[in-house]
Amino acid sequence: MSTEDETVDGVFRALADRSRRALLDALFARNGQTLSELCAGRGMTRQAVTKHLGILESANLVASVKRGREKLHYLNPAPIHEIGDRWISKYERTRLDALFDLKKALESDNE
Amino acid sequence: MSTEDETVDGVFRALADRSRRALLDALFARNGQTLSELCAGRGMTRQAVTKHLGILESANLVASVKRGREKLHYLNPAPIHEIGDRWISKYERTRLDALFDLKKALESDNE
DNA sequence: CTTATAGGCAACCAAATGGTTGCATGTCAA
DNA sequence: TTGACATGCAACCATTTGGTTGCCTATAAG
Repeated sequence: MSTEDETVDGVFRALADRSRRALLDALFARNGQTLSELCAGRGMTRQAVTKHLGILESANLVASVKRGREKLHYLNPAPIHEIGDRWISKYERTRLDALFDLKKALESDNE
Repeated sequence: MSTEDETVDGVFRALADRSRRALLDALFARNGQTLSELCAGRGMTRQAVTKHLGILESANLVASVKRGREKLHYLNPAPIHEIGDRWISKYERTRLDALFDLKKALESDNE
């Protein structure tokens, strides 16, 4: 029955929030930003952003390094690709099959 | 600033739950199952499963057809691939770059 | 030394989420 | 027609979640 990987769940949960995806986008645009930088323009408090970054770090999507009094954040795209490779690609085979099944079901509906 | 697509958000949120991914897996294994069939073995009530399927339908990941007194469910893998193509692949470029940035940051940490 | 800046920690709160129970409805079968 | 089976609908509940405010610590700059 292969219980799903714990890691996968964490990543999906982390990606479920718009603000967190926006943070990843920000790091994608410019890697190594400080907390304050990542807070700029977002309509929420620094503490809220801290929490989001915490969740992203728990999911291993972001790594951070303290330098002096500031904390630099780095994007780790690996888990995203794991999702792509291990999870999404699994559904590749059914691309057309599923639609066919559905159409067939719709037809036999009026028997 | 390109506000993220509304669709993408719905899909990510739908995929954030283990039980819902399990339902997709079930339909992947055998397409066109009834509600009762999809309930079997899952440790929750039929109503809970109904809600999950509702969310999956809202995200367009599942389509359903009523046949007689039963409701058949069909997997729609298209939104999953949209995520893969439009969102995940975006992070493809940074595969190695990001790690490099991080290592560089770690080195310059002890200056 | 003093002060401004960057960030951490914890309590608290409203709303969303995942789940339940109870009951109503529609459809097939005897 | 009378059950039995498959599903729908709604109220309700506990927990999680996304966010806040308030305060405390540490480092850099004057």
